[in-house]
Amino acid sequence: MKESKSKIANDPESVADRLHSAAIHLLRHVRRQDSATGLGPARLSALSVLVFGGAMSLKQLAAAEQVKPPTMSRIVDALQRAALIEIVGDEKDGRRILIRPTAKGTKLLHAGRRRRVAALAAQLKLLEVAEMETLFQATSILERVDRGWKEHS
Amino acid sequence: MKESKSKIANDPESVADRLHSAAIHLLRHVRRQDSATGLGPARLSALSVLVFGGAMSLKQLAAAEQVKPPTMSRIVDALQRAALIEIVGDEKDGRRILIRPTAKGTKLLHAGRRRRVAALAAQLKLLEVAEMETLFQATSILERVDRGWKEHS
DNA sequence: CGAATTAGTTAGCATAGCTAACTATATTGC
DNA sequence: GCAATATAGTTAGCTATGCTAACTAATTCG
Repeated sequence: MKESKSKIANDPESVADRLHSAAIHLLRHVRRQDSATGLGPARLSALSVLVFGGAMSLKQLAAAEQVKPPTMSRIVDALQRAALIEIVGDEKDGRRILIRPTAKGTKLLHAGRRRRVAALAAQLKLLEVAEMETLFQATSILERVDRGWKEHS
Repeated sequence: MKESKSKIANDPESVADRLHSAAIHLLRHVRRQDSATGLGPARLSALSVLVFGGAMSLKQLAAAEQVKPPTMSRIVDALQRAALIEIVGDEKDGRRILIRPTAKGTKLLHAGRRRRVAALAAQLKLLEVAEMETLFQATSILERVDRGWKEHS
């Protein structure tokens, strides 16, 4: 016998392939909740970074969203006109701006996030306890992978 | 004592929240490989559905991509002009078109997919065997969740 | 102080989403 | 069997989101 337990097709390439597909399909489903926010994907995502990451400059926000400054400039403009964020001038550096979510923006984002998470949670409730445990452990591993990823690029 | 083992914060809401975040971050990283394909995200994704799902009509392809027919019509037009797909008239129904990937399109998609998966696999190679095993089991669970999801909506 | 660098914006282009309106083909009903 | 209806796809025109190039304003450096 080769090995006692499940050496079957769990090499990195195979797991990466299936994990990749799973992530795509998972997000495709939860994303359908977003229309209720009245915001497009780019604006919603930028607002999310601000709510969870705190106030930051336009350049930092653009980098976080993997987008160029002109693109973020327009998104910020739209979010500001919708009163979801506010712009504060930087005391130390007159060129920089500090972008931070308003109470309205924070509330809207949390509501949207709750809808997404609830849609996923509704599916997870159908799982066995042991399966939930496996997914729980998987999230911890993936969070570590993500941290390692950020360091190297 | 309340419970012997890891009842700690692995309720559906909490796991859903972390899984959701993990999926976002995972895709944000692998997506950076896509510029090498020379295609935008919508075209790449539509081509992927055709390569893995086989030839289908425009309406079916639009539904698979959660997009309206006019949007898909333009994407298909661009993919055809790039010779990555070809259009065949349906024998039974003169209104329908059958869209299928060309050899060139299939090759391009697979190359792009390999780059994405390789980027993820490179990170997974740093994990312990037991962790890979956990992720492997997680993908199986998530694939089942996805199948259940498709049925109910 | 002047030159180079840096932060952000503006202009202009391509892609990607939508609805409304259109064309062409199928299906239905009398 | 043909008129009415339904369905598949396209076209037109709008908004949103991505880019590069070029600009303005502020900072930093020699």
